Amino acid sequence: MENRKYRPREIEEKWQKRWEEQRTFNVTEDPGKKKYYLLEMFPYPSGKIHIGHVRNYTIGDVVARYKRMRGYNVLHPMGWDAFGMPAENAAIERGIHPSVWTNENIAHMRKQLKRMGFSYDWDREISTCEPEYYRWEQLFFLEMYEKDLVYKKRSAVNWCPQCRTVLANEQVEAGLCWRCSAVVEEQVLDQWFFRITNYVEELLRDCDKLTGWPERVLTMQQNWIGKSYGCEIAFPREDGNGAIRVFTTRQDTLYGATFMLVAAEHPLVTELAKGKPAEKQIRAFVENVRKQDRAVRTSESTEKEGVFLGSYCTNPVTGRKMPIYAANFVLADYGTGCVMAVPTHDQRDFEFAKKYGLPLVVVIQPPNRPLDPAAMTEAYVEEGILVNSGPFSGMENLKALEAIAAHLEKAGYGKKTVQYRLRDWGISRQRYWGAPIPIINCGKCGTVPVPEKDLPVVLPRDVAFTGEGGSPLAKHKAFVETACPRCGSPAQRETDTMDTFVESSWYFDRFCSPRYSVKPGLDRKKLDYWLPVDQYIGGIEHAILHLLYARFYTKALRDMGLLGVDEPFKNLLTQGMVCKESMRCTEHGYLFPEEAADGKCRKCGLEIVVGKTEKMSKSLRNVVDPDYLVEKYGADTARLFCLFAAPPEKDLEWSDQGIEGAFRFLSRTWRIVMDYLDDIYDIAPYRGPVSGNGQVLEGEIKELRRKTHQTIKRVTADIEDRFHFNTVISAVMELVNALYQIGRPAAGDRQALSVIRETIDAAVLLLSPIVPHFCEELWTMLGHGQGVADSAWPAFDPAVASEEEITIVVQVNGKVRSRVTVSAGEEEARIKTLARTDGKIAKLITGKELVKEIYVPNKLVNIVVRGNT
RNA sequence: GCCUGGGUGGCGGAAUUGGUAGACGCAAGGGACUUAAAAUCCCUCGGUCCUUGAGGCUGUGCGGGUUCGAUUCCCGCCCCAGGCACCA
Repeated sequence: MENRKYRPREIEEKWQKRWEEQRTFNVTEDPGKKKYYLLEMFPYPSGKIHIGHVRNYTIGDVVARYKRMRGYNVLHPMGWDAFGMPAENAAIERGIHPSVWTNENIAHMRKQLKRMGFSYDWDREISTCEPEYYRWEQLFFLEMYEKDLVYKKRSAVNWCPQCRTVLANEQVEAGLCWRCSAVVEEQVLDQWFFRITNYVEELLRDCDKLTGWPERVLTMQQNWIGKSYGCEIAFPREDGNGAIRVFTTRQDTLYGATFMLVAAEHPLVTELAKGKPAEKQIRAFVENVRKQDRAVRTSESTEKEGVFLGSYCTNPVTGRKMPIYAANFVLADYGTGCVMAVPTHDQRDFEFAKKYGLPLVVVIQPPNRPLDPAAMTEAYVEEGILVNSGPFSGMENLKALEAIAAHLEKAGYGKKTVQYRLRDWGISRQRYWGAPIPIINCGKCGTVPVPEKDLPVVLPRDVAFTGEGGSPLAKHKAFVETACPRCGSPAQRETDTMDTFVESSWYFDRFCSPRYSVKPGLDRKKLDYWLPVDQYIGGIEHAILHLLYARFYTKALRDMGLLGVDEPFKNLLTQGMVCKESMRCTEHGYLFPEEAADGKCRKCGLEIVVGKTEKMSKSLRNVVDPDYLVEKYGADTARLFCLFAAPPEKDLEWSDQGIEGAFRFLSRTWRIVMDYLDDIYDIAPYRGPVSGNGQVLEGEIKELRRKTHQTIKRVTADIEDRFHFNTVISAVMELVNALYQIGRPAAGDRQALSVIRETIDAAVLLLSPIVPHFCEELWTMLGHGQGVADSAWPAFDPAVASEEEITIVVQVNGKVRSRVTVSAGEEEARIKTLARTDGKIAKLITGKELVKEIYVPNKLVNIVVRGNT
């Protein structure tokens, strides 16, 4: 009996070794089998995996193993999103080379993932920081350059004047540099952009094809793209130098436009300010606004500020002379960067007009009370009837939208247009640890692409990391100095590297042919077999950027003929964040949970400031390393617990309360199997007649069999329809509890034992995607020759699963007052009679007027009565 | 601020299409076993009131509404989380 104890460590090592040796999860294309490509978002190798990863990858592994048991040829790969800022920060702070740091992290995390028993095809492992990977990305870049899908334009970055370096948004804390606390400035640089806007209509339209995506993600993407219909209207400048063009969706309010607003950083501002007495003041204002955060600038609560530019333009329909102002709340990169201000019907314009004493003209009247501009305390933004609007007065404002647009077009003052909120994707990073952009800048020839034969442009290793003075690459002479491929004269290499979102926009393609080393790095035949990804699983945090970029990139690669799908991810499961409060010591900054004890910092003993609860991330250090769970309880318990805690899409505030319960359940299951093992080893699962007169099972054995089939049904549906593994686990827990509750049959009662055998086999199979090592071991002990991973998913018999008796709830005036038990299939009339004559119900309804009776089949009867109680 | 979600016992959660609120588990309390402890097994467990019952009332963030019936649908508010284009 001693060798029959549940020893997770031993079992897990044994099965992990066996899966690896037998290459259980390595796959190749097999045209004879249905394929299933299951992908979890690959991790950034930050150092250690945390509970968020465990949750994500366990969810994926359960689905992968489940689909395998269902007979699919499952591709389930894993790799590393290996470029990124933290590696460079480590180099700056600790003098470790980013590649060393990254590869050490990968080695450690790979070991951790292997210890979790995930069913990956490790032969396909890729790491995006290797030239074998990014060389293809550089090739795609050249192709995109060729097709004008990539271009250069001036664009602003965060600049720390003290460190003389570019900062990521994350490195700016309340407007200050995170390293030196200097006030962060804005600097304009020439940067590379992908023309994602070329695909904007397709990206929007294809949302309809993504029926396997959560509605909320599609809504977020659509809102992000932000298509709006409106008009572009020209307001002639008083100085005769052409016109100011604005985009508006509210052309119905055009007759109420009394002044013009221009984004502070708009080139027009400098142009108009030139030579004016207020030029200095205007410059100062612009400088000030540049420093304001974009979110702050556009927030409703921010004080509206502006400065008069000393010039005027004309409202094309009213002829009114409109003063031109630069304003803080107008954005340069949306629409035309200029806005016609209608203070009576736009709240921001209203506040601005009040502050600077600008005129108000009401053009929309509400139905009930006429508006008096002098008495207005806020803008009227609802619908109404047009007034003061020339030929359009008297029209409903929504109807006037179309009429005014048509009028403007006819009169030549403007045209109907469509605007998008989506901007082109800036991919330039002034950093070392990323894929080099394969471009050479020549003094004579300008921008010259690196010839294909010279790819990859490999990141040089020997660079110095100081965190100061901009990109380390720019200071690397041997890298920068080169010859122009076109004219041969001395030229400089581009030193910007690509945004790491570029790597994650095609890694799922590379997984299909991870070692393919000839152009274009993607083996079309293999891609055609595996793509699209059937199920993609990852955090909701990626709902917009990563997923939108990957969709765009897929379409771009498709148009290069490299792959044959329009959309990369057929089905998407967005898991909720695993959150935890962050902890901060005034001396040592953010602390890892293990660096804190009793609210004090372990290093210095200072009181800890507990921050808000946020998603686990390395930068906040609010991460929980799963090692201690695996160490103490084993990977199976850790997997079980992560899934049992909540359904996948829900956010989870981490607590390991309950981990004991998960372990207890496995031990309990193990024990009951051991208890029956000798008695059922030679007995086949029950296969007797299913129902009707042939039904020979009685009492609790019959009930157990019903419960078994009900459990298979429920578990299958919960996995198949909604990935709710928490309810899967409770269902199996109930089945195991049922097994404990029945009286132990005699050793010779082969019929009863065969039912128990069926129950135990089913429980093991149902749990096997969740706790695979545990189930493999039990499956072997139960005498099955084939591994559980290669076994078929169990089927249920609906006849066995169906209940013979059902409980009908009886309500009086909507309140539950009694219950009656009837046999399944009992007639409605009989059930209603039973309900009315039920003792408790009869007491409540006698002497009262029966208003109506509602019957919901198999569920309830609601008797509605009127009268005194 | 804007966009997107969420809020149910002491805790994690269940209730899948408007139809029994609280499955399953944790914690807690009680009991059995034991010399003892651990482990295990069994029972109780939203709140409240009384007449302690097959009892009444109440209860799914807050306030309203629709309905025979609302955790579920609608309106308003509060709080929490994700994203906001250089964290990934």
